[in-house]
Amino acid sequence: MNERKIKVLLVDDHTVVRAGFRMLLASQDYIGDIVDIERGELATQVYQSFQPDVVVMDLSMPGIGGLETIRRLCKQDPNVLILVYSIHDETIYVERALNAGAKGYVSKNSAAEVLAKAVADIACGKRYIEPGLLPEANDIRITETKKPKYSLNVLSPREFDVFRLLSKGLNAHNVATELSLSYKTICNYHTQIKNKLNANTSADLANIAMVHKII
Amino acid sequence: MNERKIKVLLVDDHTVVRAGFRMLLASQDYIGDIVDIERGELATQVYQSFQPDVVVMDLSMPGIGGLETIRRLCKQDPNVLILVYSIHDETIYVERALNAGAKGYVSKNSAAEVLAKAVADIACGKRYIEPGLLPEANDIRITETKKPKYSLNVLSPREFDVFRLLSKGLNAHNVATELSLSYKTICNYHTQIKNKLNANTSADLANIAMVHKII
DNA sequence: GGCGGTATAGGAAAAATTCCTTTTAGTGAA
DNA sequence: TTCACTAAAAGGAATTTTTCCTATACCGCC
Repeated sequence: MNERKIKVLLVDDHTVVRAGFRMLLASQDYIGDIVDIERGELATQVYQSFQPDVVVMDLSMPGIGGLETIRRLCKQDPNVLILVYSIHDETIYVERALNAGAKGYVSKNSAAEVLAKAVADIACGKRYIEPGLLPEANDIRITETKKPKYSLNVLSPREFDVFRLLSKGLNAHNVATELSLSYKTICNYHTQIKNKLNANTSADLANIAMVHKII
Repeated sequence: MNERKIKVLLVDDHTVVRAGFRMLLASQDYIGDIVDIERGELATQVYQSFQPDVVVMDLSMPGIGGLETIRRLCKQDPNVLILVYSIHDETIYVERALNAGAKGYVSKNSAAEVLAKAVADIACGKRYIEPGLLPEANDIRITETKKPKYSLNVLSPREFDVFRLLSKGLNAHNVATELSLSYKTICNYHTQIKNKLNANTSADLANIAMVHKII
């Protein structure tokens, strides 16, 4: 009867988080063996030998990190079921994780039942994305296509120029001067760029630029 | 015999982390009752009624956040013993936390024994700062190598809280909600922070935060 | 030769920010 | 112990920025 219980592989560098997940999962009767490791580098190997039903993993880890770990596992087994857990509940991370091949995403402050349910859902092939973390429109698009939607490619060349300067900390006036354009034009670009990148503030843009190593 | 066991109050918004800490601590025979809460706002009240020997708490929490929680607890009981643990193991946080009144600091990836030992040390009046995170050591290293262009020390504790959230990409409204303050207050802090840090835009703030490894 | 995307920008309305002021508390020093 | 000073919090009014909608021009293209 252990056969039908869900085998879970936990990947997280934080001792406390591993212990916590173990505790929360172990209390569910449909959860079977749990193995935990602290580095993404070990994931493919352990996945091979342990053959878990679900992989629960953190995104922010030292070394190759969560996203790269997801990619490697997907390459090894395209049907791998990965549930991402992260302290970063920003949209940008959800999308990146899903684009990399994860099947679900729960945030840090999810209740115990939510976490357990997410694992169960993922295990039986469903997706589980923490409600409120992803605009529905994006959700559908991601589910249907595998093309990365969250990318700076959505920006036109000119938009990218403006994006770069705004991220660097220039305000609309400075950018206008710099590019010899009207202030209004920059304002409009600014709005459009934020929309395209799902950003709310200029600080978001700077953070996105950083993630993409633009600055 | 329960009398001499250490009573612990856990403050963390992550369900998983609370469970993890509970598990790790419960396995030590010198640990007695554990109460956990998920918001700093509740800390003073629960501290009053539960009267723990040690408070173990996260720094990055929604609402008033860790630093403000420390301040409030210290105000309530100047002898409160607080152990801070955080995923942010940067110097700036250690300093802020200790200045606010914490007695110890461990990072989240500490081994189980380290966490337990830290709690024990704090409980008997000692300090416990994760080796390598000591302010002095880092100060020297920073001075010797390249030091950040702007010092965040010009920010008051509260300004720092606001700075962190703004840098993360929250807008004034979100920050206000997060810290339970008026929108106007945040706007005013925002302006003042930009002045103090010589920043023109929110993107600048994000970049400064980046240099200081706050985000 | 019309169609879609890109680049550019104006106007009006809405939102965010600034600047100034006030209140309350805490702290340190004379 | 009073005084000065700073931090924290926030309102009001003026100002600036941003948004949203609209419009024109150009370019490539099937």
